[in-house]
Amino acid sequence: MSHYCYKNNTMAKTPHDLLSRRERHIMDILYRKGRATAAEVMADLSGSPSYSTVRTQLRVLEEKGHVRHEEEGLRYVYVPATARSAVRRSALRHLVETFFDGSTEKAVAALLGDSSRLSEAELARIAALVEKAKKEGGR
Amino acid sequence: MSHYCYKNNTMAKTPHDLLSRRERHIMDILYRKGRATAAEVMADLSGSPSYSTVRTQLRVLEEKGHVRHEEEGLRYVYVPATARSAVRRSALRHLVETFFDGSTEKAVAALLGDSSRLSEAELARIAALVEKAKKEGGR
DNA sequence: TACTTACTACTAAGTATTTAGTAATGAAGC
DNA sequence: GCTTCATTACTAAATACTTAGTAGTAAGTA
Repeated sequence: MSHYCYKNNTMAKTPHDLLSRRERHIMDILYRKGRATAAEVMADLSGSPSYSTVRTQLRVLEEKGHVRHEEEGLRYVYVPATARSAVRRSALRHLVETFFDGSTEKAVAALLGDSSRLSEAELARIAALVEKAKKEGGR
Repeated sequence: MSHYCYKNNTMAKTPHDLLSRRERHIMDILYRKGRATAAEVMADLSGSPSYSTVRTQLRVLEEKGHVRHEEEGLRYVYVPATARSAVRRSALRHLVETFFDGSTEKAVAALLGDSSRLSEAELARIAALVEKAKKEGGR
């Protein structure tokens, strides 16, 4: 099993790997929404934490450098400190390594497999992307 | 932003969501390897934890029901309690919601985008899958 | 049998996370 | 100016996570 190419103890450390459970949930919410106030984050968290709990956590995340805030009128709007595109890339990579034996093909297959999620138009655009990738010459 | 379809506080709870940081790392290792001894898990963990630390954590994970062990000769081999395919599905789903605005198409595009990772043969097989999905009639 | 090796279980303490209370601030309306 | 509302910051305690020591067991070997 496992033909992924990392050696022991050298798994790339993404910010996500360093987060505690709650912190991860909060970051996920911020990445989904793009930006959010403490109240919005609170609304999306499970377990009905108190407002002050959420605020504390956002402050801690800011101290650790994972989040920054912008003042908007009277209140703070929180934004992830790391670009979504970067985190997304490493998350995808991690998923492929962990659950698809490092095979991008298997991951694509899994996404296509649930084809009820894809419209004809989407499938057509995907087909075009595959063609493009072929022309650019794969590996 | 965010056209994902979950309501507040109803995000599907996958086992993965309930795990602490270390526990998650350990589960990832087990999903990558399929099965592993304490020593193997230890070798793959960052931060050089002691053997006894890793054993304790595997025992805790077992108590919580995330892992089970098989006795193989004298020692234990640990295996995830939840089928890889199930965890994989929800992980993929979560990733699409969090980083691709709920769009499977965008996720596929990101995977194809890094086409240096895909061989011609793989691209050909993916093209065939797209055709198949089209025939089965998308959404 | 006594010694070594390779494991396991139990236990306790250190550290980090998570929680939420209380107080402070500033704007808006009366 | 005083009260209310919506915010924020600070603080302390409870809980959970993480660590690793010590001791026990069984197999193999001299």
